[in-house]
Amino acid sequence: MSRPFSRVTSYDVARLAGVSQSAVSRCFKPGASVSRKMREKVMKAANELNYTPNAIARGLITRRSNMVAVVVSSRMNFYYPELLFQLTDKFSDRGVRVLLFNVNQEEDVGRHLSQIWQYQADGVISAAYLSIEQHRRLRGHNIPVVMFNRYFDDYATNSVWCDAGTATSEMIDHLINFGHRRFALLNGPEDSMVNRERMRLVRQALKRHDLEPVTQAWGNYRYESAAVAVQEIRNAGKKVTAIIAANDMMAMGALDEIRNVMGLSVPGDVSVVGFDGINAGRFASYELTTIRQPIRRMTEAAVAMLVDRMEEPDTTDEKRVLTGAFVQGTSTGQAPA
Amino acid sequence: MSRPFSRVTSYDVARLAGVSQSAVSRCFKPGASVSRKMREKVMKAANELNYTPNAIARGLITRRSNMVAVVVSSRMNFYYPELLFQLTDKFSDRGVRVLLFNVNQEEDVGRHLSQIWQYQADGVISAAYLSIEQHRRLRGHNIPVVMFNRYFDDYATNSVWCDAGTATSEMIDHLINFGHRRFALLNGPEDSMVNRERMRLVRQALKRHDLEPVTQAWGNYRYESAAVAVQEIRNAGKKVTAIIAANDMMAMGALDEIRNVMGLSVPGDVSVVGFDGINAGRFASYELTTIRQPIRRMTEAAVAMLVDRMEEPDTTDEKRVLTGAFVQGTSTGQAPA
DNA sequence: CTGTTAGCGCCTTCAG
DNA sequence: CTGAAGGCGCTAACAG
Repeated sequence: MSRPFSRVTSYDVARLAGVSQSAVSRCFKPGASVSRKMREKVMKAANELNYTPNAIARGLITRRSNMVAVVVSSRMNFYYPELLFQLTDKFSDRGVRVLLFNVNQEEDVGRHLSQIWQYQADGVISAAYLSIEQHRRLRGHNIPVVMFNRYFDDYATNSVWCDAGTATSEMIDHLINFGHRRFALLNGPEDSMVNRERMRLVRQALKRHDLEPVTQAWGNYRYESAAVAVQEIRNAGKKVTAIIAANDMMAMGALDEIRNVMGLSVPGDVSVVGFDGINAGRFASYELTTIRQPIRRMTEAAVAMLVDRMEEPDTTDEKRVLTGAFVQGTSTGQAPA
Repeated sequence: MSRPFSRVTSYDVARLAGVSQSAVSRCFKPGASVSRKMREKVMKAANELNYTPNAIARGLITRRSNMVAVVVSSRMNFYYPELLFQLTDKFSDRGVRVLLFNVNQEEDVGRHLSQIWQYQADGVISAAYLSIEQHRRLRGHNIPVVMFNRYFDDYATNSVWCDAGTATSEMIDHLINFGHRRFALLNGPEDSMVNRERMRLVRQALKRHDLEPVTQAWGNYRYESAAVAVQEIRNAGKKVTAIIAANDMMAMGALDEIRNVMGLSVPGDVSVVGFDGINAGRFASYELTTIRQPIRRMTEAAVAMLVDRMEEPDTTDEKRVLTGAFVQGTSTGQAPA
């Protein structure tokens, strides 16, 4: 079986099978009309030569690469290691390959964008920040885009979004019922749309109880950043009974700082909540009260939307909004007297 | 600026610039010899039309797609969310795009493999299990392969491997010095090469002290699987003062089960160690004693090796072995009397 | 340095 | 149903 595998073309197969090249091509096209006999002859020759069609060459003529670009930011992936995998699996099921782009910094996006069209990606899913201008450039190349966990206020796009409004109200009610009145906010990065939205919802929910945060601090979404922030909150000198973090990772960092460094009890002295519903938040050392994003549903929606638009480019823009769920853990409890 | 962006070819640019098509091609080729004037004319036209070369068409003729396939298993990525990103970034720096393949189950590999050559990937990095036969098929298509954290005993390959031998000895010595003599092993999946190697090293190190594990249990590398395993270890009825887990995630699960469910103290009653050096292991609730893999160095090595072989296909096979580092946390301490 | 000429491997009319 | 012919967009000799 030590045949020369590589660079076998449809011509080679055609020659061996004694048919035309186009016949070979047809045999490898799903819905083609080929006689039984022809198909057998061709397949036999193809197997013998170990032939597989060249998807690149095919893409050149069909104008479909069957590749999509998935743009993620390392920041995001840190919290959803599975997000990227779910996307990949779902695309794979639909016969679409994933070209991965990772943006660490703002500037990266531009560099990557041109690659996206140079490589003829049929579509883009962006879970990283994209400016309207950048979005428009993709559109200009007739590449459909679906934004994941982001959208523009004043510019129509396809997007998948998680609405945490109701869940946030529930969360605040839950804390209020436990007697909490003095809240601190642990904000995420200002440039994060998700952060801004979450903090807005929290403030809004507090307002309904005629409350507002007594103090706040900022982190960068990472575990480590919460320690400093918690100290800042303490140093502000206002009594606080509950800390609301913009994501689970910081909530966990806060919880550890409070318990292990400050020597206080959670939730005895302070309650802590987060957002996201990451796996680690359910570890027994944390059991975080949080708001969980339906990641699976969201990836399904994103993939379906993009594939639709790859097949039917004129499909109108759509924003699909799934709802987050309030999850009660043991990081929240009765407010101290 | 509402020009028709899409499907601008080098011919369009050539026509507008009043030059030949090949001249345009040259202007977009890095080391080409083009006169100043020509380049200016062409670039002006290209900008005006918003032209970028079609990388797919280029690949067809140069026989280089500038894409590599990165094959990961969801299992692996769960522990190293950053691995994939580091690879992507490093390839990106070298002008190489990443085509992502995710294998959830054994059978997936075969399906993905054919995609790898159909899409003309210039190389493959595999951090998932590959059989020798599968590896050979890739070779048959002249696609260089670098294996990440795996290799074959009796079949030469390019691979990057982490040798935890010395570090494991240190870890065992560390425990022995703390008075531990009664060890339990928390094994990972049997089909994981990394697991087998780690457990082998542990047994070997124990043997040097004329010891062997008093009992053992099995998990699947995931946090949740450790709880059951720890109960099994306890139910075995043998006194155990230290648990050695095949990876950090299970070590964390074990630690939580011991502390939060069984109500014992770590390391007061039992010491716990893991392998990997994942981020979460450093969280204040765990501070795991572990053996850290130099992930950054390993990804660098893998990318460098692959790119070398893409440029120089005859480069001989190489196995690069980096060493793991013993990291002392607070999950280990004096054995109880 | 520049233009001409062949393809890369495949799909897709169009006749037969 | 099958084969011939043209072309997707680009690069790589080869002359000039």
